[in-house]
Amino acid sequence: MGPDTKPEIRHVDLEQLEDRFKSFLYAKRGKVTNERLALLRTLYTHNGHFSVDQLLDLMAKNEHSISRATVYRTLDLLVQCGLVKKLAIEDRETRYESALDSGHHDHIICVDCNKIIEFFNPELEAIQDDILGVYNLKPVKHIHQLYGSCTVPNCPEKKKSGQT
Amino acid sequence: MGPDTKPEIRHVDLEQLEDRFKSFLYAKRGKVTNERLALLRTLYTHNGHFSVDQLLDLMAKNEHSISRATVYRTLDLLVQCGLVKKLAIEDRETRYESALDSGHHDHIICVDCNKIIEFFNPELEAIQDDILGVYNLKPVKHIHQLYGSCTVPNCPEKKKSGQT
DNA sequence: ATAAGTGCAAAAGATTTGCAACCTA
DNA sequence: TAGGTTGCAAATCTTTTGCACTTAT
Repeated sequence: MGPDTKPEIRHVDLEQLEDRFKSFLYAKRGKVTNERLALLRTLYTHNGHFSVDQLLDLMAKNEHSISRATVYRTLDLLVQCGLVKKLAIEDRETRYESALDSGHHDHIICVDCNKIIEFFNPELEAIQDDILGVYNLKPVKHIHQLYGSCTVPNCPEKKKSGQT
Repeated sequence: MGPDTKPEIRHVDLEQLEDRFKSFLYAKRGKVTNERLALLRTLYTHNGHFSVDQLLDLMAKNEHSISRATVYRTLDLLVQCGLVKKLAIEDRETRYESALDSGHHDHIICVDCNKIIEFFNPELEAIQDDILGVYNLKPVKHIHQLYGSCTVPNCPEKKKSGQT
């Protein structure tokens, strides 16, 4: 695809996302700053599950210097307005991922290679809500991670770490 | 059983548990120390999901002084040998609970009162294993927490914290 | 102009680690 | 006795916060 015909899907998405973020900020009398937009863009123009360090690296590489404190503060905002999801993965730094791209899903972590796989199962979702109902609770969210060990003999990925 | 007729269920359990821990330690050439046994007992003679601070308090109250570092080191051992389960609850200190008492279960956290409720659903368990199978992974463990908001009007527990 | 946001460095909170003294096997 | 274990304090690591300065509105 040349400079002419290339479909810039990401571009369109990004504008919508930014608008959503801006509306959120407007509603709470917050300000639209370069730092905030840059972090949103970074999260949505890369695929993966990022630690704060990884985000800082990514942004530094793209000439968007931003302080660690601002990353933390902005991630909070993005989580609040539903654009970013926070993953509490046991014994690892907290990871963050874009929340609108792929819809709701949970994660599988391979204990051999640390790979993170996303999954979604409607049955599972339904049962969870049912269980909450039994205790008179309204679903707010859930954390669900499956840890598995690779059954592929001599998996080439073994013991690599820091994956997506 | 007690000296005569009173059934001292806890007592019997504890001995078995200690034996299990001792075997584990023996196998890895570890030593059976008072601190280690005291922590095991503390976890099994109280019901709940404890933070390290809570464990230190409990032990101090029962004249079992033990250092924080040893608590951490011993918890690792207990988790390794399957006697204790580590709960990574989002945005709260890590909690630990006895692992053999009530069998496998996961947790519901009420976002209003912070209460922790245990649940178990065989269907849910089965589906999780199926999902892992799809990716050629053998189940190792899972983390599953449902966050719910209380639908009881004026729930008396509202906003209390630090619950079991 | 003014309230909000930013970076920096310090603070806080949880967990780990180095080391000398101290036990268990 | 020898090697593992303990407690303490120092070190790490992640995240939060106070503050003077800067910027969006």
